[in-house]
Amino acid sequence: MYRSHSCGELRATDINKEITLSGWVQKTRDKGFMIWVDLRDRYGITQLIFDEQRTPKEVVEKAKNLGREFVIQVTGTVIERESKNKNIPTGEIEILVSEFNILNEALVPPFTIEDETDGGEDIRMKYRYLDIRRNPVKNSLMFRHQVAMKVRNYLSKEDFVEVETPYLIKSTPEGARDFVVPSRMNEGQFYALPQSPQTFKQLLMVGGMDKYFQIVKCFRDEDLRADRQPEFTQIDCEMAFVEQEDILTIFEGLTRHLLKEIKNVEIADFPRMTYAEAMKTYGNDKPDIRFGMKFGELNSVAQHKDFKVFNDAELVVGIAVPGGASYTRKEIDKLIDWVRRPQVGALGMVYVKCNEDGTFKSSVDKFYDQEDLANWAKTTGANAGDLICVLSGQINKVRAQLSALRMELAERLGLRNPEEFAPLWVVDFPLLEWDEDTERYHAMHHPFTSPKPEDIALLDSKPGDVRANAYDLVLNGNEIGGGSIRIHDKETQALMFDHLGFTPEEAKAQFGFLMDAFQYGAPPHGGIAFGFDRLVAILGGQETIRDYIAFPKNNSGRDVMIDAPANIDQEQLKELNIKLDL
RNA sequence: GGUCUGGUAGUUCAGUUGGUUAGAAUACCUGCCUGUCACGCAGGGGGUCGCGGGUUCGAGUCCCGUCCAGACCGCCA
Repeated sequence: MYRSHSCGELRATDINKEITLSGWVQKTRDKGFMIWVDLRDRYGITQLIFDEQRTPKEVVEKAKNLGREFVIQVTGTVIERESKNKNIPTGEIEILVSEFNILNEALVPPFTIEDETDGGEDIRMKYRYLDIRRNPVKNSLMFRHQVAMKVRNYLSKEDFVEVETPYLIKSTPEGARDFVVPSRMNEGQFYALPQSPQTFKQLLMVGGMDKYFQIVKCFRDEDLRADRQPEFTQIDCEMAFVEQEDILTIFEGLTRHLLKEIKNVEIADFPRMTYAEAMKTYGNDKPDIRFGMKFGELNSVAQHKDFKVFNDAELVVGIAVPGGASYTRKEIDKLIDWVRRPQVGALGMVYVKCNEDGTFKSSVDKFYDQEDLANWAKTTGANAGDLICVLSGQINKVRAQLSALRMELAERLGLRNPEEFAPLWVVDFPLLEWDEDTERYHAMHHPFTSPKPEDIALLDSKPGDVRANAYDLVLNGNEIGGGSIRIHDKETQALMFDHLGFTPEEAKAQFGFLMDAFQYGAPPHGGIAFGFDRLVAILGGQETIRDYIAFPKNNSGRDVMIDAPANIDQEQLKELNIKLDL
């Protein structure tokens, strides 16, 4: 028996018990006359004591050679501490060791195994197994487990069935780049790893599975971000015989359940906003509504003077920055530099200081009088003491730019409190999106999303105006879930493929299996998928999802611990009939 | 594909205008220490300044290239 107790459970009530513990040496404090060792496992830390008077001499000698992270097994008696440590749960007791085994020695770790480690990101990822011994990482992984359990319990109680779908599937040109896997048995052919189990969950609906979910890995071969990994986890869900309202109700319920159970936050009905409204008010389809700074469109009150920049702009739009009137000239110049960075891309920024005495001071006083500026203040909701920041230009670009500025300022002003939660539904997404590069429309959500029946007539005349039965769940400025009511008949699906530029032959080759299935009694259905890593990170109050993934990839998609991806043998290549052309 | 930031001791970082032997903290090693728990005290070892080239009497410092890491834009149905 390696242990009778864990390192986190012994208390004063256990005094005088003979126990056995196993764990890692967190730290030794050798005072000469006495040696203390902090023994750590997943459950906590228990202090061991080796004493000149009470411990056999050879045991004390052996203890002097213990190094950090040695794995040991100790046997001894639980005794009361002479000086207690109120900071840890086991702080009232210690173990008077009678004998111990070194189960495994350890090299000196490259960084300290402490909550506040001295190791940087790079070295911690290379030795991730040591990083996982640290409380912050260990607790994040346990937190993730808790969230997953609550999701499973909730959905199971709602009669959802977790069904596994294949990882080796077929590559499709739509959407993200696929990771591909060569097939040895089928010469020259490749599987693709799924970007999502989309078509399979729809086929499960045709199969009568009714309510399906899966906590499942998905794969996308695109560039990474702090909140994007090449392999990531979704809570993938689909239901049959439902309308949009049914989906929103049940998954609002799931989200509310998680917020209540995990953060003890109670939220009444989630607000809903159309895509058009979100873009107009926040310049963004995933608005952070924990704070205001709503967009005020200024075309009608700013295009009547001789200011050419505004007069030529498709959209003139501003936000009111609380307390911003006190910014110095230098601070405002830095803000202007910020919006002019290539990442944001604005050409410039007009500002108006709303002075406490009710007057206005702007960078365009030459063109606009106090009455004009008062109108701007009214439109943007600016109060005395605020700063109005105004951008102008092409509508999509300027909205994106001002949205970036809004988020940046909110961050600086501390308005993005990670312990505050503001979910909302964004609905009525456009069905199609114009792609400049390929000069065609592509599906904004995916090609299986159903158009709103009343908009189908617009498909030929104004494809960009067709709205979809598609919705996103947004939490604190992050898209945590997205879904749609699907197409469930062959004709509509064929029409959709046609508008996406597929020939009937291409559509048949790639998605024939789905359209075939639709001919055998496909029920109306729809669903949603949550980004599980991101959801867990937000609930945990962190920006980066890497903290919640046991073995994440780095910025370039590499696993620096196992050093993947890597070259493969000539033999393997030959077996797969692959010649490299590098 | 692009923009920006960084790369100096095991680790995290400092290093001025280009100028003597490249520093600090922490980790590590040795010794001391009668209740430590971020223990304390004394001492010690530890560096191809990412790599390659250039400018210069002289480069950690300036220039060019390159590699690596991170954040962001494009991309992510």
